This record gives sequence, structure tokens and C-alpha cells, in this order.
Amino acid sequence: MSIDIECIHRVLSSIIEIDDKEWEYFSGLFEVKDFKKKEILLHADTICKNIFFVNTGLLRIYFTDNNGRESSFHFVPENDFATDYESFLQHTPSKCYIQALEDTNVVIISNNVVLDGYKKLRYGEKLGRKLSEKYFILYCNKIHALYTLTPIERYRVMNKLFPYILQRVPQHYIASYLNISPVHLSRLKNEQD
Amino acid sequence: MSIDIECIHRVLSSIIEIDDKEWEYFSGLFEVKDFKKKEILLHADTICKNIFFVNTGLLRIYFTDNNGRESSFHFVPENDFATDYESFLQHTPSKCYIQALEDTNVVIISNNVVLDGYKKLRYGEKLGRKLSEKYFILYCNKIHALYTLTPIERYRVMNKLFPYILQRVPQHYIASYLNISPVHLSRLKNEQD
DNA sequence: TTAATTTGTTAACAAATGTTATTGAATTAG
DNA sequence: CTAATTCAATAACATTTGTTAACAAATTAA
Repeated sequence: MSIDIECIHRVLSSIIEIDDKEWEYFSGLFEVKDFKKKEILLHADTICKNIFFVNTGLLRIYFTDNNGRESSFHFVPENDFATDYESFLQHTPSKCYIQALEDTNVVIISNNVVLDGYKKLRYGEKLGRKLSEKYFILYCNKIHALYTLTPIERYRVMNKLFPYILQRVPQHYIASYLNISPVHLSRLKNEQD
Repeated sequence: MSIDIECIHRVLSSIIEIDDKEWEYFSGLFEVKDFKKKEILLHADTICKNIFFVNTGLLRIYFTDNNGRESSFHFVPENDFATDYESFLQHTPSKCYIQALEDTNVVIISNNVVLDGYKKLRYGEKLGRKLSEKYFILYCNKIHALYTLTPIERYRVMNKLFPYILQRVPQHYIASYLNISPVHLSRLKNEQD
């Protein structure tokens, strides 16, 4: 099997049972692509037609507000998926951007391929459900944190859940993820001691 | 058909096709129940085993933080569903409470009944998917608003999307929904003119 | 009806957070 | 390697938001 799709094979196999025949067919529909650091994989206001699986590198999903200011919504490292699932499901214009923070190699699964997978894979529907539940729970936790935790508490939670992210991402992106200004994050980190 | 389940029949029929035979069986598994104003339908730290459909009245879903302070997450009026879907799906302790803000009459659909519906209704799985997508999109919009809008902008959006809510809910609950203090909301409303 | 409770507003003050600008270090591009 | 750019820290100041308390209006309970 091409090394490009070994990782995603391992990840999907951990969720549902896929036999070799199924995999040979399904993975043949994937596209593998490289993006340079800072390249945009998905533009806001366009319809998101892909799910990206990160082989190597790091992606950032972010919004912009009326003043053009960015809010980092999520960071996606190796072996994880990135998409705007709302736009993907509804075929509505995306509210967010997906950008490479490092040179990044991704497996691209298009909308058509996903729909085909639902039909052709024995457990395709289950896979779709499991992945969508995973995202749903991510969102639940995000909202809960925004409502009930202070910025510094959110920082500590992030530190605990995604320690590797803090080492790889410029701090002002972390600040926008926490929904505070970069200056304020710098202050909070000092006060912490 | 009992008047108790006319509303939910209408709502579900607008999502999927259900014939009379199916409905007779499925609706026979529902429970209908009255809750007094201020009563709790779901306690935090318990496992959410039900989906509630509001016939008459109004529900509030809210979190509490470490200091016991409440954050209203969502208001659920007539003809809409309330649940902690994260807890319901995963069988994990709920992070939130569901409370009646008025005397409220609900149809209760238990976890078992939902699972049964997935099997026995021709379009049961599709119904589950559609409802879960609806919640997912609600969450997307919520997060987007928290990141990109100011409190007064969130207030205006809420006013536009759920005008009836503002008439029926004490203002300090609205404030906690917007994630600001009641005093601050009162100020913002004055400044608005 | 009357008393108790809840609610919304306002004022005064405190705390949290944002903004701008400056600096030097780190990183990147050529 | 050098110049340009990005980045993090800091200070000074402005703005937003929270807190407490007081009061009056509205609602609820007895």
C-alpha cells in the first residue's frame, strides 16, 4: 500500500471494520496533495466539498469577523481530519478558512467519495455517524469551555488536551483560539506563576 | 389521535415520511408528562436518557460553573426538542440541566424508544441524522457568534432569530445566554438608542 | 389583599481585557 | 550571510465588563 494512505487506513480501521477489497476500491478514490505553509485549503464563502486528513503537517481552521480579525477555531495535527462540516453537509458557503501552518501533506476525500463510501462500505454509514459524533462532542466541549471557564483556565485545558500544539503554533494564534488578545495572553502567562 | 401527540406527529412528518401503521406503533411508546414551572427535567451529572418534545410551555438548558453560576445555553419553546445529546449518545454524565421556565407539557422519547425507532421506522435512521444535523448546525452558529460578535450584536441576532423568547424569559437568563452579566445587558440595551 | 420574592435599572467602583507603540529576539526570504 | 519580516514581551492607557448595593416595579405566594 502506498505510504500516503497507510495512516488514514489505520485511523479508519480503528473506527470500523474494512476488508482489503473494500479498502482497495475506496482508497483508490482518494487524492493526495501537498500544501505549502500559509496556503489556504478552504476559503470562507466557498462551499466546502472535501474532508482533509492530515498525513504530516498542521492545519488551522479559523473565522474572520467584520473587522477582518481572525479567530482560530481549531488546530488539526497529523492523523486527524479537517473540514467545515456545516458547509460540507448543507452545501452552504463556509464561514471559515482552513490554512496550512506548516508544509502539509493531506489525503483529500471529496463529497462524492464520501457518499460513495456510505453505499459501498459495509459500515460506511456507521463511519459517517461516528465521525460526525466526534465533531459534535468537540463542539459541545468548546461551547462549555467558552461559557464556564476563564481565559487562563481555557489555556490550561488546552495545554493539557493538546500540549503538542503549543509547541508548534505561534502564540497569537493560541490567543485567538482562547478568544483573547495576544497581549492579554502574554500577561496571563506571566501572572500564572 | 390524542391531542398530546398531534404536534410531534406534525413535526416528525415534516422531516420524514411516516405512515399510520408506523405512527400507531411508534407513538404508543411515548410518555406524556407535565412539569411545573421551575421543575428540573434533567440534572447535571446524571445520564440523559430522554429526548423531550415541548407541546406547551418553555424549557431552558443551562450549565453551571465552579462558582455555581448559571449559563443559559438554549431555550426550547413549543414544537421543539430538548436533550443533552452528548450525554444521550455517549451515556456519560450530563454537563447541563434542563429546567421548565413555565408549566410545560412534554412528550418523552426514551433512549430505548429512539433505538427502536431506528429499526422499526422505514426512515428512522434518516430522522436521527436530520435531527442530529440540526443540533450540529445550531452549535456551529453558537460558536461562530461567540467568537465573532460583540455582546450587543449577539443580542440583536437573538432578537431576530428568537423574538418570542425575549418576551417570555427573565432578562437575567438572556444575559447569561449572551455570556454577560445582567447589569451589563441592561446598560447595553440603553446605549443602543 | 398583603407580604415576600423576583426582577430590572441605575450608580459607583473594581477588575478584566483590549489597544497602541516600542523593543529585541527569532524566524524567514533572498 | 544579510535584510526583511514575524513574533513575544512589556508599558501606558482606554474601554469593556463585572460587582455590589440601593431602589422601585412586577410577580408570586400565603
